[in-house]
Amino acid sequence: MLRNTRSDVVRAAGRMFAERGYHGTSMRELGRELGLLGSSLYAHIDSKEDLLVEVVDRGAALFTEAAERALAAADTASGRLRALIAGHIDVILEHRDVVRTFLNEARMLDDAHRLRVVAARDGYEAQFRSVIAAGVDSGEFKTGADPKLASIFTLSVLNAVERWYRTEGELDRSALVDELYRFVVAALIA
Amino acid sequence: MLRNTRSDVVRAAGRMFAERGYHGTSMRELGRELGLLGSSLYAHIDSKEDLLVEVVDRGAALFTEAAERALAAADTASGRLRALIAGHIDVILEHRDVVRTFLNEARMLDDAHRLRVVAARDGYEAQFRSVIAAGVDSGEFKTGADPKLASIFTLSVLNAVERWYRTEGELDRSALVDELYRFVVAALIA
DNA sequence: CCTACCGATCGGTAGG
DNA sequence: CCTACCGATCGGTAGG
Repeated sequence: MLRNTRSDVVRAAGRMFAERGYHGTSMRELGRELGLLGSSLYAHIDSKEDLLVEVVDRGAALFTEAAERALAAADTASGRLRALIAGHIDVILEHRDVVRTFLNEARMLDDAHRLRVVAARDGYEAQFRSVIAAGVDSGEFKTGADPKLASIFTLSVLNAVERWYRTEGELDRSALVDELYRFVVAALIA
Repeated sequence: MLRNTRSDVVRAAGRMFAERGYHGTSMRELGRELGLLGSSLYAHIDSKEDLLVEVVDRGAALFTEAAERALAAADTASGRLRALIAGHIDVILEHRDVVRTFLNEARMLDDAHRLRVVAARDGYEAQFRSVIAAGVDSGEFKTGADPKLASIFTLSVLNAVERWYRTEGELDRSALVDELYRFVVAALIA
């Protein structure tokens, strides 16, 4: 039985916040998950909200970094859109608890922290929007497509994957990305 | 200052559960919203969870009934799909608090109640699926489209409207429905 | 719907 | 990371 690190605590918090929600998780339950008392958690952190801030910030960072890598790896608009989609799905499937907490519990943050997260999310969405706008300008996507709405709809479909996709199912990750890309791009090309 | 009815209590609960989450709402806060003490709520209900059950069940019923009306009002696959989409958006925009609680807080229900809600949601999704499948069979939609995945993607875009759409914005309801329909149907026809 | 209250649990602290 | 604890708040009840 080794000692828990601060990062163990954050990871377990992400798991529990994802499953039961922030307000549905008590410090004593979180401690039990790690084999210690609720009060012992305060050797690692200052407050419960610190844990939420840390998990949610990590979610924002994961998506932001994935977008950077995606945009560096492709140069056509459709190639970049596909890379953005693949990167988004990678983040969801590899950091599911963090993502669930990011998507569903960020609204429980106090104003200052929540606004910071909203800004990060807006910046991420803007990456999708400008890739779509570039594709419209270059003629790769159809004229008259609304990049703002298209990026909202695209992220709607992508984020929902957290809610329904099962790794154990018959649809594997690359097939999922294919289907998502085809669904999204159809509206941009049709 | 008239007396509150049970339905006032349920409505206020829907509002607060939507905003702060089920576990983030205390009975005392709910009472304050209605101008009475937390303990006085128990003259109307038996438990806090009763309120969640009632709000979530109402959400399920609203969607189910909207689907029935939609399917009765159109007969082609694309007409029915459009009516399903319009009906779904009507439910979201006219019962936003109920819908938010239905979508985000149903998982806080105990097993028995949650499974009932999941069954209702699956039945609702099946309506979308069979309309899409009918359109594929009739040749209205393209051969090879996967009705199951298409219905999941469609409901993903529709449900997300709760998260981003603002009634005060420049996009009015019928334009929203138009855009949603075009986005979804593009993948089925392209 | 209020008064008066219940035991349980909450997030968190002091000191080791 | 535990012991021992804090005041505050939780969902809920009895009786009116």
